[in-house]
Amino acid sequence: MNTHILPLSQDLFDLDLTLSCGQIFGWKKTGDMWSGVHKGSIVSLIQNDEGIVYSGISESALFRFLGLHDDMKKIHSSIEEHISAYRNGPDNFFSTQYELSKRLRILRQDPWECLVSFICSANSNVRTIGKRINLILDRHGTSCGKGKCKFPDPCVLASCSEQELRDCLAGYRAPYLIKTAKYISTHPDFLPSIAEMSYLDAKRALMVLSGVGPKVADCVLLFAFERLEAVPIDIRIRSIIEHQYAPIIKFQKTGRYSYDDLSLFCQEYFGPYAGYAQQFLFATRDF
DNA sequence: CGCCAGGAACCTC
DNA sequence: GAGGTTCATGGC
Repeated sequence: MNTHILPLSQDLFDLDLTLSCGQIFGWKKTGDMWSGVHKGSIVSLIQNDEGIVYSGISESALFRFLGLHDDMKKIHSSIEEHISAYRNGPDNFFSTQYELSKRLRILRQDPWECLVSFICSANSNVRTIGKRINLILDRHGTSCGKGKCKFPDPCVLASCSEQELRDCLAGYRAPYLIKTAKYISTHPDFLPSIAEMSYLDAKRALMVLSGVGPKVADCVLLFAFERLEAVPIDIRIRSIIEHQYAPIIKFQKTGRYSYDDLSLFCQEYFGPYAGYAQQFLFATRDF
């Protein structure tokens, strides 16, 4: 396999962090090499001092997949400006977290695989989700050779039995997966049409799917549809907001903050790249 | 053992 | 609509 190199400073990008921070689950690291399947071909990635050594993918496709076209200087200054305008002062907490995770990028994943991944994410941790997705991949994907599989198409999952998916550790999420797979396989235009919608319309549309609530919809919009304004609120982000930002939240709450309260707060507080800000906060932990 | 995890469906009121 | 309950499972 031909290998190429994409020159890139390690100061600007962290492949390990990007692939292990809970955005994507089907990639594996052996030694210093990451491998996965992208658009049906086996891709290998190694980051070293020179940049990214890659094979199985074109430079332009790699650029897009890794989000390397994102202007991080612009994104960071936009986030800082919105923070500063909202609170009329610096946010030392965010700045500290940002320094730890600023070299991650938001991936541009396959929407179907991303959708399945986050339906599987409900009420479990990143490591368990990875196991689950890799079982689905290995048992129901189509072989690409070298022991690697392409993620199963919607029609393949649609024809799985509930027990087969439970055997992949899907648990009570198994029927959600089958219902959604049936819908997507019989409505092939559904996911492509999401890309054409406004953020709110797209979120509403995704939430029609079984197993997809506001959190899963936001993850899919952020990680697969490059809606960088989407802010998934998981238990960790909720905790951060309630501890760090509750005193400055400008709108009134009744009782506990709702999902939309917190997601909307982040969009106001961090601005149009709030999804990136959210991921910088989320990624500063051990996975 | 008990508690938690990138939640959503379902039921009550 | 808001609030509680249930749903599996691995990891610690």
